[in-house]
Amino acid sequence: MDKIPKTLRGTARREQLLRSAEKVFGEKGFAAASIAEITRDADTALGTFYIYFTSKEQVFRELVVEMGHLTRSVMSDAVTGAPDRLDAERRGLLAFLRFVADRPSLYRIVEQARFVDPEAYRDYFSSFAAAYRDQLRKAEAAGQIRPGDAEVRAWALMGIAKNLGDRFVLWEEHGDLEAIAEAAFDMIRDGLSP
Amino acid sequence: MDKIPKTLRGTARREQLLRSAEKVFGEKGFAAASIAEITRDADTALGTFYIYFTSKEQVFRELVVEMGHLTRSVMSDAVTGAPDRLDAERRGLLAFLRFVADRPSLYRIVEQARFVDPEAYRDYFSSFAAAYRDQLRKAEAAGQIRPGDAEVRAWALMGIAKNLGDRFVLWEEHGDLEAIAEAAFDMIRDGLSP
DNA sequence: GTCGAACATGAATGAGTATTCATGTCCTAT
DNA sequence: ATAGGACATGAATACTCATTCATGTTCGAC
Repeated sequence: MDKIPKTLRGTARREQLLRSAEKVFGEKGFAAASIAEITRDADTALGTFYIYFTSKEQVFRELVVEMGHLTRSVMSDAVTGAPDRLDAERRGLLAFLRFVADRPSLYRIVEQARFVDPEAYRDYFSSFAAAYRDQLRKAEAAGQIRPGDAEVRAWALMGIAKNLGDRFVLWEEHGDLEAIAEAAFDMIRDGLSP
Repeated sequence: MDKIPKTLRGTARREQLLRSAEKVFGEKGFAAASIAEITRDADTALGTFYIYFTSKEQVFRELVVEMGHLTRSVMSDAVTGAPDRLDAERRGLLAFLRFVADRPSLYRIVEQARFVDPEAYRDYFSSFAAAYRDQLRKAEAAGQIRPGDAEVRAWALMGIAKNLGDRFVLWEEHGDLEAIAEAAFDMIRDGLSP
């Protein structure tokens, strides 16, 4: 994250470029996106990009990191105040689906990081998963959930949220997210067993 | 899927190129992979590629389609003979993790299709999900699982498998896949509720 | 009102590589 | 043994960008 601007004007330009990069990367994908299109969208000259960023990869990484902060913040807010872990799961799942609906570009950028910047991708999910796992362990100790492998469960639960986000938010006119979250939560809470 | 060879020699070359493409796309990703590298790996000349394929995109799509057939076949084999749906879930999950361990390249290719060839990506998962959903409905009718939204459940369960595959197979020296599948299955069967 | 640091510009540079094509070689049918 | 379709070759073509840079412009401090 170099090239920090030193004036208000600079700060605004940089932010403008970041938002355009989010938009273009989200729409076209990293490879098909061009710096020229990003600067065009930001109403600025090609060369200006390199005043604020060192490379195409760097803006991308910065967006992934930004997404990490944002996701953690959104999820943390959503879950705060839940009476117990099960309710936190319900709230968290719905909040995630709504977040994907709100910022589909940022969500698609994270998924591209798998190939564009594998380290950033791993960091994003690993740090999220570590916190998730700890929450599950605490809930288990408090008797709020059945004992079980918290690491595996954390990744399984993240997988549910990701895949529902793909299918019911990115691929479809947003249906009833509450109903979808509720249906998934029903399985998370009680399982498939009759 | 054009350019079908008319001789044994041609068929072998095409297959050879397909395997090299799988390898190179899997290792480097679609964008970073070059036709030159694919033909080099296949011990053949650059131009030979275009005898068997019309474009870089086309081989890629063909690999995604191949992966679709393979996955369905592997999962179908794994689940055949299961006494009930819950057992089918257990077997299917383990089989999927082992499949990812066996063919990590093909698995990574499918994930790239999300951006390289979105239609192929959707087809892959949608056709899989449709079959999955039908199985769940049948099991529900037979009283083998609790009633619930089969479409949402199918996508949630696929999400679990995908994400565990990422974390415990692609990102890590393969640990005990049986233990991981069992831990996840425990939650799928009985949920988190104490 | 002027000086300098910060910022802006877009044409030019340079590297990479998908695709084509003119020229062979192989192999089988006759 | 030879014609002709199938296959093989890799240099040449034709783009597409990422990145640089020489030349302005802005704006606040003094």
